[in-house]
Amino acid sequence: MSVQERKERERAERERLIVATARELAEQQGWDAVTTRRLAERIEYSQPVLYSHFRGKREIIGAVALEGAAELAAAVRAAAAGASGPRERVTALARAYLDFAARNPAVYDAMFQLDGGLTFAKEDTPEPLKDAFAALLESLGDVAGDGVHPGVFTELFWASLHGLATLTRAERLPPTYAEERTELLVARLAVL
Amino acid sequence: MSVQERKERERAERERLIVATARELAEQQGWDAVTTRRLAERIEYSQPVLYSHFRGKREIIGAVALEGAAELAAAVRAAAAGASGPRERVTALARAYLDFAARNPAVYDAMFQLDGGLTFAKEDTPEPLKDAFAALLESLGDVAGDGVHPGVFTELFWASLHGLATLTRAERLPPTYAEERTELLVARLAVL
DNA sequence: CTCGATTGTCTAGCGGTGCTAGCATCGATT
DNA sequence: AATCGATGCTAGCACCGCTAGACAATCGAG
Repeated sequence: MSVQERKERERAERERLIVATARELAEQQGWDAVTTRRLAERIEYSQPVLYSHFRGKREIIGAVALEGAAELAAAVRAAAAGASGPRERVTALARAYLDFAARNPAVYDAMFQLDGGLTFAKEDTPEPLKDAFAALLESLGDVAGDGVHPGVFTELFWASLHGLATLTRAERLPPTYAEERTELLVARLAVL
Repeated sequence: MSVQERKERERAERERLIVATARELAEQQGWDAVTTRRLAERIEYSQPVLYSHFRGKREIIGAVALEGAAELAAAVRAAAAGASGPRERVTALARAYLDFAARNPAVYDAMFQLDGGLTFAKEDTPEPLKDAFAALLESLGDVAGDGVHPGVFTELFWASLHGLATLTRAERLPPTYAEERTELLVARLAVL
């Protein structure tokens, strides 16, 4: 059955190629430029091949989103691990989150702005998404304060970061004082 | 010149009809369903008529966004005016903001998620947008705390509200504990 | 009142989108 | 070596935003 195994490997490899190419194209020229025709051309296959891997464009976006969620979780954990006290840890976490959003705008869009057909905060939520939230919870749960549910606190902190990330990138917030806003967020929300 | 005046009135009236119909259609079936063909059919004119009023679909979205900004400003001011102390005022403001976003999802999207070709936080920012931010600033400036720039504080508070609004509506945050998150936000961010 | 000009609206169509039916070719199996 | 199923292709559907050009209605001048 070695032939079949090789085929499966090649198929999996091509699937990774599709996702990587979609991501690359989105980061270079925005998601609007990611059409099935262009994507097919870049991977040097015809359009229908995409549909033998994914149900449609939505699912491709969803795949990029899952990839991003894993990276975001790793970035957040790495930042938190390299900090000394609670305050430094939360600050590092916030910066890492906002930095990820700024450096990977297309991936961040795939996760939170576009419809990738993913379900959140449910039982059937994909593992990487749950894990990304868990990464935030690990560091933020400790600074929720007395009598405050750690999960609820993390949700609020996350929402604030998300608001800053999206409004900044959409040029709804001026880049000036971006650092002040981050520090103020940490100082006020977290109980240190 | 009464004839010309009548024509101008009719033209302005039709422009309002276009914006109102786009908004209605978007709230009913989402912005994806707002195509130039469907919109034209609903106002009982042909597609090109739309282009004699707006440069394109973007501008129609922008018009809905401006309408929404004016309403949001009014809603925020009304809520703030009806509250007694500082704490009640900020709580009422937050609730009014989130309530507006929840009740007018399509309009909120037009303002902050979609590209309506509007510029923010610049000199040539349309008046309704500046005024909506001003409405927030009026109530939030007082609770920024010592040594904190009221504008920067308002930007942060706004971003947090925006994050809660978008993540909740996109079902990224569970509806449970929505009220707790709001109260926690007010209690922590505002200096009362 | 008639007639040309202007204004306004429509029909038809362009190039693009996501997606799919059906055919042809290639390659593993017998 | 012949067969036959898997695989990727060409071609095309219905829809999108947008626009050129034909046509009709209205206006102003003689």
